[in-house]
Amino acid sequence: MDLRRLRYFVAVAEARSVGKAAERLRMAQPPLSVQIRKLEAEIGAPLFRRGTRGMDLTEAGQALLARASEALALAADGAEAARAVASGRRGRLSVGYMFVLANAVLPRLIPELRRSVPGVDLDFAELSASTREARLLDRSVTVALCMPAIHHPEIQVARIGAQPLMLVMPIRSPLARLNTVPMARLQGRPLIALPPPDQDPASSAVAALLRRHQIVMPIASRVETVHSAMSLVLAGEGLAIVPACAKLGAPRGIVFRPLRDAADSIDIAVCWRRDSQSPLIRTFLKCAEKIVARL
Amino acid sequence: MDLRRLRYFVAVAEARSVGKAAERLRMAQPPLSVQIRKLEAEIGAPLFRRGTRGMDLTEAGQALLARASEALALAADGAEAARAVASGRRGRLSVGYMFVLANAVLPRLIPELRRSVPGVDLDFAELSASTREARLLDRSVTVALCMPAIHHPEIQVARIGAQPLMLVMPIRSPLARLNTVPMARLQGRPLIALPPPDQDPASSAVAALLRRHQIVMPIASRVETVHSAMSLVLAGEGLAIVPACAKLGAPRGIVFRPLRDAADSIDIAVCWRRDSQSPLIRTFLKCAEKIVARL
DNA sequence: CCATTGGCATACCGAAAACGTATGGGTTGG
DNA sequence: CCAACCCATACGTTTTCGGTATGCCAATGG
Repeated sequence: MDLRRLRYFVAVAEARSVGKAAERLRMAQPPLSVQIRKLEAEIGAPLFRRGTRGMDLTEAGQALLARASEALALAADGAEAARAVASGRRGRLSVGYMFVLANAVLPRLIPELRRSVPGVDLDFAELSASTREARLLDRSVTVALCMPAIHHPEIQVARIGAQPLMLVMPIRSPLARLNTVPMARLQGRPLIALPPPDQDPASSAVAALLRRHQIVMPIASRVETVHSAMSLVLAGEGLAIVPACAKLGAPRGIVFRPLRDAADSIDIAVCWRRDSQSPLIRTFLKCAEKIVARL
Repeated sequence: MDLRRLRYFVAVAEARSVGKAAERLRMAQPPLSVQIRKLEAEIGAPLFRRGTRGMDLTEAGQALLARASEALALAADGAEAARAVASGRRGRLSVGYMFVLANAVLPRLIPELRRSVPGVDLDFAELSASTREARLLDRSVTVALCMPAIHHPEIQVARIGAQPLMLVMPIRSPLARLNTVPMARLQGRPLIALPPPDQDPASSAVAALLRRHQIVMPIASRVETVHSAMSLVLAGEGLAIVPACAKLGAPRGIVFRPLRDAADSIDIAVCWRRDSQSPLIRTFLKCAEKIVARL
């Protein structure tokens, strides 16, 4: 069963004539006649009644016509859908994000995205620091909005911004009276730590900052998210050093202070599998850059 | 866009491997690989991600897969539907009948038909004597249960029975006291006439009967149906000569009497266009023969 | 580190299918 | 009775398809 034959069949059925249909199909009449007869042989029944003034569908032909034109439309639609997905006009984009960025970025990013790619199914998923690589690698998210960036040979990273590190403490803390906190004042105080990227404690921006200033802060707890860290800080478990944008989601009773002599920051990055060639990734990147630039 | 290519595409997508799919399709791997690449060229986008352990659909490929398998199913279903219609397992049969036969035949014929061809859409339409040929010729009915038969070069006729002619009169008529009525008693009485077949007044069985016995009955009225005739008879407008089976639909106050020395009858026939090759016609014929034989 | 294996891609050739041109046959209408 | 119209058939040419042989690449294992 060949789709061309069905196309020919539909043309002849609509034109009610082999000659007219051949003209419309830009081909000669005899081969079209042959194809129709071959189709009839394949089906095993006459599809047309041959009259002296053209041809007319039999009942069997009518039964075929309905499904044949549907099948043709479906095949054409399938090709068009594949092209649309390949070009980024349609499809699905699964966006992963880390919760630190949710409050600062998502409320403006999501509407912007929907406006940019109206035909695309968008899908958002929070990523935990410990599973974000895996989610990208197994394609359960197509693109991830990360902070800090991921380092992995299969993953492509585009840095789109950065946030300065700030000290986070309860409002009752004596340090809260300072406008900026000197690094030396952190010496020996308990720290609520976040998971370092790359499973390597030394790779964290906070660790680097402390190391450079030769400050030692004992780790009171390790938590998964900046928000958990802030909760523990509020509970008096210690201090935390987090990106400035976390302020938007901070609970009452928490204050943010810049660290004197510390211009350190954490990158905001868009990350995706190197072999994901979806054009939606570029679109996402542009939107994210635009929104993050305004922070 | 070729249906074979889509079939190949679906096979490869399901097997997630060109080699495995080729095996299942009973062909060599290289030509299949070529066909897949041709399909990708036709679409203008990669449909598979080639890995070292086989192939995997891209998003564009997934978009195509859904519609491609639907299109394949539809094409197969179309062929099957056409075969089913051609063989009489499915389809539509539009049955025309003349009202004289409705009461005697339809109540038993319709259930019998539905049992014989359960997949077929049946459709019944009353035919008037004056338009029955036209309804067959323009195919608005496929087959007609007629009385009397139609004569037309394009129409095939199968005689399946006959009904004797009987005299119809009001119960109060003096003739009603006779068990059989001699032909001579009809001389000069007004007749409620029915339309002759073939638009020719001489072609009617009643006309032939009267002519043979040299009886003249003035025509009081011409009506379309036997039932109209019986109504007029009841109203005292005249007598009518009708087939015996009309008795089943006769109004109260009407009596039927055989005519002495007159074995004349009217044929019951199944009629259809010579060029209608639907096998349902044969089935219908068998059912109708069986039911009419029991009259 | 090299050999082997598994999988897809490419090249080439023979076979099958489709298309075009030429032509025949049947019916309609003047 | 001839011309016009339409579908069917025949035949040669061209395109396309499938099979075999082979190459390339990556992963695996000794």
